[in-house]
Amino acid sequence: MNPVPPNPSQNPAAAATGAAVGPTTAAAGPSSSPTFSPLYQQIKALITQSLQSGEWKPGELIPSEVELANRFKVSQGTVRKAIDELAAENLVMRRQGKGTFVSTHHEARAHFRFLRLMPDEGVPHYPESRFIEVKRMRAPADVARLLDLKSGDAVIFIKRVQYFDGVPTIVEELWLPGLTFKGLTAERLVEYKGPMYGLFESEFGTRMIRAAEKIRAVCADAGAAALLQLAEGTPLLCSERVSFTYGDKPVELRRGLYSTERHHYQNDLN
Amino acid sequence: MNPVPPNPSQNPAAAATGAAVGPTTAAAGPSSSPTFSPLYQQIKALITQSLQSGEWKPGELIPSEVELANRFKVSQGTVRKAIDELAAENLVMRRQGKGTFVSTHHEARAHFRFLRLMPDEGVPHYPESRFIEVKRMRAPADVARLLDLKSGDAVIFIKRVQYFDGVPTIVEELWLPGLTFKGLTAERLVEYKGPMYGLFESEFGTRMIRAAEKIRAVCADAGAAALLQLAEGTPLLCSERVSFTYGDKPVELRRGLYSTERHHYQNDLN
DNA sequence: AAGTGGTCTAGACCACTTT
DNA sequence: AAGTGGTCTAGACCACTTC
Repeated sequence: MNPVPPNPSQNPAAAATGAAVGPTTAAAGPSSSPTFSPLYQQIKALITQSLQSGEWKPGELIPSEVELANRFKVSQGTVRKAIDELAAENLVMRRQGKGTFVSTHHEARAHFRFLRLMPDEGVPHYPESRFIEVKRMRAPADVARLLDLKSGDAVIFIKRVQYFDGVPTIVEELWLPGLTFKGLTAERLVEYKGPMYGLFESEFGTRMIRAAEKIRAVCADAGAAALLQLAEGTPLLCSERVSFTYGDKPVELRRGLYSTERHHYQNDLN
Repeated sequence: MNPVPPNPSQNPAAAATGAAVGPTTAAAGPSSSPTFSPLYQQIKALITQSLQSGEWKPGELIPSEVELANRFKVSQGTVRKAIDELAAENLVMRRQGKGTFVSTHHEARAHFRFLRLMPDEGVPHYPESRFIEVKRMRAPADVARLLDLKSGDAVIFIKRVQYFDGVPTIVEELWLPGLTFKGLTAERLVEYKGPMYGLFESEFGTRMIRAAEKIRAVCADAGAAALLQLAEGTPLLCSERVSFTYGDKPVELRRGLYSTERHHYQNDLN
């Protein structure tokens, strides 16, 4: 145990590193390796692995800092710094006195992280969905490219309209890798209430952690106008969004048309 | 337990707090105050004050962590945590081996933090401006409300077009509080090269640190269409942005119309 | 009372930059 | 060699939650 270390000045990092973490060491000896990686980054990677593998599932409590420090044979401070970064990236949530929880999309807090359309007046409600089409198909070239698939690979295609307080506001099309979301059916989508990302997380073990969005302005064509109950030619926001799961793997392409008659896209630049 | 330390465990934080930081103490005695504020937050506030007051100007080096720790009579670790947060908020930039610098808008890195319009192809260039109108006026009610002024207060109005690689892409109107930007003239704007925020920072001591943006889709009216050399009715992104300086004080209202023929608004959701 | 995350300290050493 | 930020440790204590 060595509770009262008589040893004055060995390098504790080196000892700990050699004991539990890989040889990609932080301070092993006189010559440091060219691919230097801080200990806490290695710990962060290990924790991320456990999150990705499902060892700790969304909503669950992860082991305490002290426990993780013992497991990895590092100090609590090092674990803390690793978890700090994971919390900053919204992979986990810390709660003083209770512990650290795996983030989940089954939470009001998470609902508006990816949906930035806000009502001009009143408090935001989560929209209701009406599914128009759900089918399996082969990935067109552009979809394949964005999802890191081969052209012609199986994908699931979804088209739906979203209603805010009964008003049709968003029409969007989604493409999902068929392999990752094998077994996703229209019935399952319709019966599931709440954000699709919650379903993906619970039923398919795939958690969206990041997204890249590109926005343009377009005019509503006949189809979109009909679905959104607007005049043809009405200006709409056109969003193309690619969402990523662990390892920066793209697992969703979403193309949406947003009516901004009563809503606006909100963005805070920090 | 207390195995080793002969030190009669006084609370060092309390001592330090009483010595240099305000009475809003972290751990002064048996009963903690209801308005608890960690030491590092107090240090952060003090550093922010020095930034705001101009004691350290944009681009300059601030005192080292050791020096600040001595000044405030706290440990280096506490200063470090304060600066960590300031760096996360883009108020300062750390550079290993050199020191910590006050952030500035006179930097390529900062140019695209508030301007999210990216070319569909090719690398982003900073646009050139053509000023159409610069005048002093009285704030309309809506402008006054957003800038936290009284209706009728003096404001500076600016209208300009921005060109990317010679193509007119943005037409925008700005309103600035007359008091803060007293002496801002069309001549000064025209002769100044580079982002306006650099001018505001250098000449008026006002640094934008945050902005809130709302985006809609609209159709180009005759005026916008002419300036952007587009057909009337072309869909445009319509942005309303309020920028804030220290103390969450709003100091700029900007309403822009963005052509998305060859550009798109880019947003990363983390 | 016990366990968790949150704060604070003190000291050591590393990586990077400049002198 | 000296100075800066960056990492790591060990230990103390605080605030919060639960038992």
